Amino acid sequence: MKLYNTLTRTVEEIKPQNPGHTSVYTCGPTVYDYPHVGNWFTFIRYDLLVRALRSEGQNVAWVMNITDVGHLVNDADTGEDKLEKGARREGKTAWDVAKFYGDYFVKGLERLDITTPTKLPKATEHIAEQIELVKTLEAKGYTYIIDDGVYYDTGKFEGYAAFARLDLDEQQAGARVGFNAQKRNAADFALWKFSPKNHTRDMEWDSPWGKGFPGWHVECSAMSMKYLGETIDIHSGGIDHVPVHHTNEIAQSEAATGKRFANYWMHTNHILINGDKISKSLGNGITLEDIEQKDYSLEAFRLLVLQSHYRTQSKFSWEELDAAENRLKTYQAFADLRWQPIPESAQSADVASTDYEQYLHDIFNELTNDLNTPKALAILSQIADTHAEGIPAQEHESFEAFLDAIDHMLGLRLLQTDNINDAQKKLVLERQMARRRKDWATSDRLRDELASQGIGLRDTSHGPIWCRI
RNA sequence: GGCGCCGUGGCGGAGUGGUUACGCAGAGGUCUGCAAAACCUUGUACACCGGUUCAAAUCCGGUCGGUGCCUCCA
Repeated sequence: MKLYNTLTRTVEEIKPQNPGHTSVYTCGPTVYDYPHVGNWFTFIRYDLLVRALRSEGQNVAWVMNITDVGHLVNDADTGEDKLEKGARREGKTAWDVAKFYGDYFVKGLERLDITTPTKLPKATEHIAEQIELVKTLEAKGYTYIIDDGVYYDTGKFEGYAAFARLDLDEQQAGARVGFNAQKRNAADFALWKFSPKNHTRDMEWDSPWGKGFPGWHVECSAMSMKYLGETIDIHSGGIDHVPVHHTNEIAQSEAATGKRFANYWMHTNHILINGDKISKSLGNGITLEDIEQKDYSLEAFRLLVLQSHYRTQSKFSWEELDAAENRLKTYQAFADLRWQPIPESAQSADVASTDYEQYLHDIFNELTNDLNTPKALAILSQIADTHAEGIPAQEHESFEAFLDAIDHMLGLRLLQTDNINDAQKKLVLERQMARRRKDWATSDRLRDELASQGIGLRDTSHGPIWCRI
């Protein structure tokens, strides 16, 4: 598996610490609202990484956290956070909101056929581990306490700026929001935040430093170390996390353990809608429900994701989803050929045999080359194109094996569709007989009837082939 | 202000120092009883200006334009 590593800014061959076993940690969602298509883009892309690794025979331990602790909207805030804000909006507690959207997210993974992570740990269930980590950092002298919390002193961690290649002196600290002036360095971040004096938060816990809640960055370090050890093979996340969240994760983890936190860093780029980023204020946070309401399939959405590379700033539009849906139909028609193999008796003498293994190998090569999904799809389109006339009966088995492997690597659910029913098969046959006796009226009527059931027909030299329309 | 990324044919989107990416849409045609979401053909794409090179859309420099991050963010 070759992957672009943000740590070295080059494409590298992934070498897991324990050969045959790859540990992957992914920064999961903050569950305070419905995820939008941009969020799902990234989760599908992480899924592709895991699928590619497994296709290689790797035993993958994949941990994705669920951030269900509210975090401050800004540094100078006095206690209001996204979860509490969401709770107030919906007349619930932060706990209710986190539970609702957490469950919704997990269901979304299934709907999109995203591989179920080995573990989906919640931040609220790992408060003790987070406190332990802060205690370790405190014992090693990396922390200091100011009025609103326990902070990490980034000045004590050599090479803090290296990962994101930051120029700390030139960064405009708090360019868009104010920050606590007691901080020693602009980049210092909270490890533990104190609850406000005159306000009880929905979510707060006791700690050696006082009642409060963990800072956002601690959870990923604490949970990844708990489940995957002090050094993980691959850490993935959104590109926006590079300068802050991941930089801080590295600083606190490596300060605590003295070991490399992650060997490879994968970052997915964001998508644009009509040239804009997705944001609340623009109201362009399209959800899976919006997609389904417009009668697009979630498989088409997944295909749209696969059509661009994970490191480019891709675009989402209904027109392109439309195009993806059409392309998907071609693939589905291709997969449906498995229900209607051409019997040897009907084959012309010069049936070319297909080397499915070779195609599969080529697709696999593209996927394991920094997840080049657009190229993998180009190959899939190529093979689908050459089989419009059907699959010879003797290749039936290798054809199904091919589709199964494709489904495993890409998650397009090509094998999910059923055969047409017996009544429909009968209609196809009756139409064929009507055609033989040149009864065009009956033939056309039967074709229309099938069409009304969503079955299209096309006539080939060896008989009709049906497909879903 | 600092650190980045990008600019490919109607749209989307790979890739590469010299060979058709691919998909969707369009045009023409073939097959067909008529059809087809079937097949074939087709569009002379790489922002602009210089430079390097036998050869650059691909490397280097500059210009213009777009965009991301520096706050929680996928």
